[in-house]
Amino acid sequence: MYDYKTIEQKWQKYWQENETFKTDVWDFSKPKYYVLDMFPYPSGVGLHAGHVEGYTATDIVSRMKRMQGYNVLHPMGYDSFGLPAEQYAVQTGNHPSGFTEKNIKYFSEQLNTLGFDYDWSKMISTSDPKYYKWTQWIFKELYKDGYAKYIDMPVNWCEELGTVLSNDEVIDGKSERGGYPVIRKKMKQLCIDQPKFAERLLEGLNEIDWPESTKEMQAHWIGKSIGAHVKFKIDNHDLDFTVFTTRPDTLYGATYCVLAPEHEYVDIITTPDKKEEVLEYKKVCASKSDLERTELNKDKTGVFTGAYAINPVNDTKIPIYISDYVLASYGTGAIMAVPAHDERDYEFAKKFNIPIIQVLAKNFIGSGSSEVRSDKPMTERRVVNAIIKHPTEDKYLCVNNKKYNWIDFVMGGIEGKETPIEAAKREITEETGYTDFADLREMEFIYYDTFYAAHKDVNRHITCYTVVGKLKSLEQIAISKEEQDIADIKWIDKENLIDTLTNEAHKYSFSLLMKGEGAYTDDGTHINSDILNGLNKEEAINKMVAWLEERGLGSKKINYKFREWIFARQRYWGEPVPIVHLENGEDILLEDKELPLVLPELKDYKGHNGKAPLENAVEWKTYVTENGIKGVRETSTMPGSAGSSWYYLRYIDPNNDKEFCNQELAKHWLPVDLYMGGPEHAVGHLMYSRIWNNYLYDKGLSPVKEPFKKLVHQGMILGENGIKMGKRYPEFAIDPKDIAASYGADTLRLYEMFMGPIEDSKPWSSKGVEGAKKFVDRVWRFFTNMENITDNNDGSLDKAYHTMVKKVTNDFETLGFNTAISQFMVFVNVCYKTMKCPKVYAEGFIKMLSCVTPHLGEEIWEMYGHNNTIAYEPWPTYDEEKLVDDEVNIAISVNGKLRNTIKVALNTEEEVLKDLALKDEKVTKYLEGKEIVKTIIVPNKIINIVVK
RNA sequence: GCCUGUAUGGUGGAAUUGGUAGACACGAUGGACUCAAAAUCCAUUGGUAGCAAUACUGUGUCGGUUCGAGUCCGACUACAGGCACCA
Repeated sequence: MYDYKTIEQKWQKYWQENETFKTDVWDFSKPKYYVLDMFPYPSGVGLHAGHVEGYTATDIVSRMKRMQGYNVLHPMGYDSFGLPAEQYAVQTGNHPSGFTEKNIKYFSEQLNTLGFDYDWSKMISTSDPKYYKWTQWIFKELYKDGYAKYIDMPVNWCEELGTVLSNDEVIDGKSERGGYPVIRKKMKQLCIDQPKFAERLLEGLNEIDWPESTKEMQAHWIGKSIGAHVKFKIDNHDLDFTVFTTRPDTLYGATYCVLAPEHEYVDIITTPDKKEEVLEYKKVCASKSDLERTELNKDKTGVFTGAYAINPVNDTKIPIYISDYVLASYGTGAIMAVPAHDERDYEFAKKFNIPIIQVLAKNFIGSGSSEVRSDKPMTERRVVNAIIKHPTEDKYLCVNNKKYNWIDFVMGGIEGKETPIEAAKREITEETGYTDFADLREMEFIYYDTFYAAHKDVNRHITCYTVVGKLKSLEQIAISKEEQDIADIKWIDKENLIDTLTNEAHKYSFSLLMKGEGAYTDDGTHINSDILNGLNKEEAINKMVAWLEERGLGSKKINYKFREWIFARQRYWGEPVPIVHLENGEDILLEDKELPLVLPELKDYKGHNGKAPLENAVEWKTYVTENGIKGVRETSTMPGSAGSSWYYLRYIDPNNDKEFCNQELAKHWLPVDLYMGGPEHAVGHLMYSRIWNNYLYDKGLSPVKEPFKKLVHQGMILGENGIKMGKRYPEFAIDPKDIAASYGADTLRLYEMFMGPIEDSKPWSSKGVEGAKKFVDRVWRFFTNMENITDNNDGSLDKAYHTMVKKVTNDFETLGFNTAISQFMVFVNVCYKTMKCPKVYAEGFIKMLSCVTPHLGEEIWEMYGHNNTIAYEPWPTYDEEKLVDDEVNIAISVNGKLRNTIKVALNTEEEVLKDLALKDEKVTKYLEGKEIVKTIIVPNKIINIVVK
């Protein structure tokens, strides 16, 4: 039996003593491969199953690459600034570094227990002054170049935690930690100007091999939208305000404007009679957190200011409202509202009874019931169609055109000065004889269609109004013989209507009626828009922007959702910011030689009255320049993501005290070839890292535009029942150390890799672990029994072995570990069938398997008489010729149904195959009395006989 | 509401460009070994009917393309993750 405890310890000790996995970064003789795991926060809880999954995956890849002759860099370190250490310090009065170091030690022990091939000589820890010296240094560069600066801006302030929180630390308006309420407050903040990077970050997404969903999330987060600024004059004031809109082409439909409640003009323009109401509304908004604002999302609120703006395209006076659906922080904090074509504006306009002007009409041209005939003239027509409900049943009035077999709503032209409703009544009575109408009204939207009207022999371009209503009774008058001949009356069920109707436009009108009318936000043809009439969306936008620019009323403008990254926290356990605020109001940076600026020891690590804990460090805080000017240090510290934004560079050259990373080394080792980590960092860490790298690249300090070439997210490991194990930390809480102790590290690694695709979430199964253990034992029993291992090769395992080598090599490359392992199992099953295996094959198998189960691999390798580590042995190769049998199974199907399989020689000619198939007893049964229409033959695969 | 995924046996999951659905494993059942159990080895295992050969059926639902669809197209449903008044 495999004694994993002794053997695993033996090899862990061996690797450590022999520095087996130490990477000589200056060895450029071999191609490089840089595999990186997202480094963990060293919590006292230690590793969880999710860590093990990701780390094992990269471990396997790094081991394979090493065997394939690459110089592999596979480092590990710790993102060691964080709240648990801070809280420990607050509670105990001890410096957090001791606590952190203890946890790091515990974590590292756990990692070693699992047999990972980390080069511990490259270990870094973000809270180590030797490391954060360079975090501070990069920050200084950002500050010098104007990317980091102080600006006055609204922030998420948490009273209970006494700190400013970043957007991703706020969940549903509550603090991520503790769930305390968070309010918005304006404060002077140290920020990093992220929007300056927006365009490059978007472009960079095209050149990296990342999961689509993650790239999309980042693009969405950056939130680029192309639109225009439009200037609105305020009536009776010598003032104007600017709005941002993506749809300047709908300006003719702008029937009101909205300012954010916080907008600077609100107090100026509000008329005296509205003052009280406006003030009250502003107060309500200010006291609301973001959570409450979004909760009230369903219902639009707002107040009229009493003031009017002038629509620049037609000089119409339109009311100015304030409402919290307009955010002060996006765009200009003011919008023009086009209720006909924006859902929010529509909702608001309905509630406040503001006019809705349609300026875009859906265009069915080309989808009409018949084609347009190019040889016939085009005529314009206004028409109406009528959606009329049955008086008692859930059915709608349709007419069936006998000649063409169309079924449509009653439809007809609008004559002279008729309103659409009058026209509808007349048409219905003419065509059906019904006269007794109720609740007739016009639907809000008109549309266009074009078709060839056979009865008049012309093409028709129609502007179509829709009238809806019902019949009060089925009272009927006689209709003309002519009408009777044309069409029959049909009452169609609501459910079948869409399928029954012939006309696309009628279908659309009906579905609109069913789901409720609302803003029309698709493309269409401009109407009611003077200079834009007849144009489509794109043409109209261009024309309108040009028109505005000519008159100085607006311009093209690109906007981003992406905002400044607030780069300061009122916490102790983070990198001190190397800035001093001088008495004379000047802010200065520390000199390079003053770095690292180290965190001081404190008696009290708690911040008081919302102040930063470093305010307690009276002596440390005080600063006097060489010229004798007094000042105080910045007492905020950097946010958690500062140190992790560049750590992949430091691993390459972790002990360099002259620069953050030797440039020659960086050039050789970057980018990271494979980066593995959880999807929860999609827009946090992975965005910040790209920003810092982007900046360093511009400065010539990073050799690559994008730091992480290929990114893979490992999925979540769920509890046995498939349920997440708690909200905050959803990973299934197993202590890998326990599992490693009771089953062995190799088994745990094998199991987690066999569970399923690396990126999927999958439930833990203790039965599955047993299964993995069974396989490890099975391998041990067979391959350590020398009676099974032969010196000569009789070729009986050729196919099984070479297939395995090919499959496993490909699968490891593409991170398909579950299928690679099943291929190992297939090979072992074949070995058990023959009860012998040539030594060369056994060694090849063990080499590959050693990536997953390194201890087992090393031990068997040693038993085979080797006195070196298996880690640098050349990767097995396969022979394509050995993969194919000289016989293949061919499926014979009749009309696509499998009827028999036959065994024939490889590459048997098609004619021969056909003969065999047609003679086959099981097949002929299905051919009797049928005519063979066709025979499809795919060589070495399948024959399909089509019969009639 | 929007975006992105996913949907295959009792379970986790396999299936090149469309070409024999269910690899591999877990579980279950039976057998060998054992005084017995565990471990191990061997066999069977999608469903329905049948002693059986075999037949029919089967990849979330409905429809389409095709000689042939888990795979491609269209509509829908459910679940998971993300975003959420972004003008």
